[in-house]
Amino acid sequence: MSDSNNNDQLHAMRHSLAHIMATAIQRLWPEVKLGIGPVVENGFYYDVDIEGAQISDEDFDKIEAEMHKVIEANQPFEQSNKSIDEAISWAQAAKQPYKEELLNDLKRSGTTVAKDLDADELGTITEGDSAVESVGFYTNGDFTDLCRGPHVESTGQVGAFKLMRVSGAYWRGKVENPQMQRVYGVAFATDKELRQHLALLEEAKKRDHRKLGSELDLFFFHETAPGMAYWLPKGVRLYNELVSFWRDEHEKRDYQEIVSPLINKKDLYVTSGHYDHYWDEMFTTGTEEGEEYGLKAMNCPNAMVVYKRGNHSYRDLPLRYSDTDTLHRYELSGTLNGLFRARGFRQDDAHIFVTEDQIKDEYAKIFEIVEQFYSIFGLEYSFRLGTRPDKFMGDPKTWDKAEAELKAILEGSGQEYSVLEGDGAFYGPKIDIVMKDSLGRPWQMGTLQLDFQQPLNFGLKYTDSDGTEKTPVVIHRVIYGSLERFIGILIEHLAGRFPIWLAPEQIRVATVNQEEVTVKFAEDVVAQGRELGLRIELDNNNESVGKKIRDAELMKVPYTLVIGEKEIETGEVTPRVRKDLEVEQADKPIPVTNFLKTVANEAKSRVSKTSISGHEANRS
RNA sequence: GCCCCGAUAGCUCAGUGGUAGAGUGCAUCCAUGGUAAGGAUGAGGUCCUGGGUUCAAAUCCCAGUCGGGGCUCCA
Repeated sequence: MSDSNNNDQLHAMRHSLAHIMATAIQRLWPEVKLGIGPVVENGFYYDVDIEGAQISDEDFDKIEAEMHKVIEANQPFEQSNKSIDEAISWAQAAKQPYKEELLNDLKRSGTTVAKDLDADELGTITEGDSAVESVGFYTNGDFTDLCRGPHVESTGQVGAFKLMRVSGAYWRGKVENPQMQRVYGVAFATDKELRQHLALLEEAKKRDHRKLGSELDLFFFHETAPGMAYWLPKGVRLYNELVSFWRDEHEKRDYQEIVSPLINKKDLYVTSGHYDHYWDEMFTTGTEEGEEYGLKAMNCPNAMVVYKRGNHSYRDLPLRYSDTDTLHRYELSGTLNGLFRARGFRQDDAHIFVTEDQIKDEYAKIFEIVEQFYSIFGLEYSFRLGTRPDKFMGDPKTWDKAEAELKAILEGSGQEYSVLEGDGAFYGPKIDIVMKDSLGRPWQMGTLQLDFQQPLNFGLKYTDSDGTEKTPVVIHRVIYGSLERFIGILIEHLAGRFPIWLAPEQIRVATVNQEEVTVKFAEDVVAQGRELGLRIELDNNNESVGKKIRDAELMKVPYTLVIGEKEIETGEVTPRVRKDLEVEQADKPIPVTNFLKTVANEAKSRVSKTSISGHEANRS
């Protein structure tokens, strides 16, 4: 059997399970009103609305038991057709208003896909001719559902499944609609595959950056500031190392770093256009003198102000201002997710002022930086083009031009990319860099945005070679994206095992005993290491060597040096090396100074000699 | 914000309508130990906050706060 046949079969199993779950839920709550029940990655869900009752995960056993009864009964799935008007009557008789709404959409426009339909028309009743002749139904036992299929032949052929969670979901994704309950299940052809999937989820949990961040003493969250990380000394070392790598590489490429105010008057955001599009998502504050201020949520308006300070010649362009100021955004409380979605974070931002002719070359240069940055971490990423959103600023023609430019650049780059319509910024289209976390969920990381609007809003100019004044174009770009989110992704991909140059603690020196001569030798090793710029710590606790080794392993320290009589005698150490590291000096005696110098050079070169494992949870 | 779930020692968690538990960490002492946990003793808790029910609430109910999973997937 080919893969596609396997996939078709699995898809049918999952879809059939959605029906079986609906059957079970209807038996348990006969008054249930059903929404939709599609197949999703790894499983299925069904949206249900039960008046006066909420399904909770405590109900899963009950629902699963009922599902098993349906499966054991091995009811055949029987396909049938009704005319559209018959179908609507069926939905009315069965008291299934959501199905009725779907049927009305089918009748009017031949589809139920909400995003393909005019928002105002959704579910409205249509008189007269129908866009479809008839609609399909599937019946198993006493349960009948509007359905395109396909299904497995009978309810006995659905493989292994498990209900996972229940969540709220608005009918057709619209906040003004009733909220339904979405019951999710995962399903696989065999028990073994299901167990493997569940095991992968368990593995992914161990890599959760929030868990590792706490275990490795990198950062924590506290109720005093929801969504804003407290960075601990070890986390700050990692953070600063990433920033200093970024700074070094950008200074080489003629970027100039600026720092600008964190609180700005409302007027700044009125001028930039953010007031209309973003003010609600900003933290704001007022003064006794009645002025309104917004806490910096993006860097671009300030960069525009910096540009405007002086006159600029075409000879000055491209002009590249970078900054890493802290930003705050009022993200909805329910959307916060550790470092992945925070309310306070820093970006490795830059605003590049260019002439229209320079856009293409500048993008090529940025792509080089992206390639360099992401390859050094060994991370996988993909590009995504975001086009004009519903709420946008400026002339659609300018937008079309900008979108065409970006498409041409992406195609010229030879990189694969996807398109997300309507996902651009309000001032221009963008290219996002997308990465996945340990559970395979995609996150926007870097973003390269083209902006024709804000330079106009701020009245930015440069003098061209012919003496005329022209408006520059601005490229907004971040490579890491948010430092916070990037660190989160990095932690999950590395499972906390950072390469030497990033490791918050590079070397741990563990003493065998607390005798004066031992301690003195160990302290001397630490002092030498620090002299070389290494992050090296002493463990002189009154514990066994085994315990100290274990502690160092748990903290994922790359090198551990045990100091006792032998080392003092020979002046040589035998480094214990973290298992994932591919280095030569493992388990061989080496003079202390040589070892420290080798590690210092390695750290300085910023090479990642560590094996990075991919997204485990994605493999299925 | 909305739906489901959770909150007990610094951390991970168990537990019961009637005076609070383990492991780990921390402190002290003993042991001076050679590559993933040596031993003993001790300190440490408004059982998230505020209401309600009750003779009695950390436990049951309500609200809030914070945290987790979702809220894109369309017969």
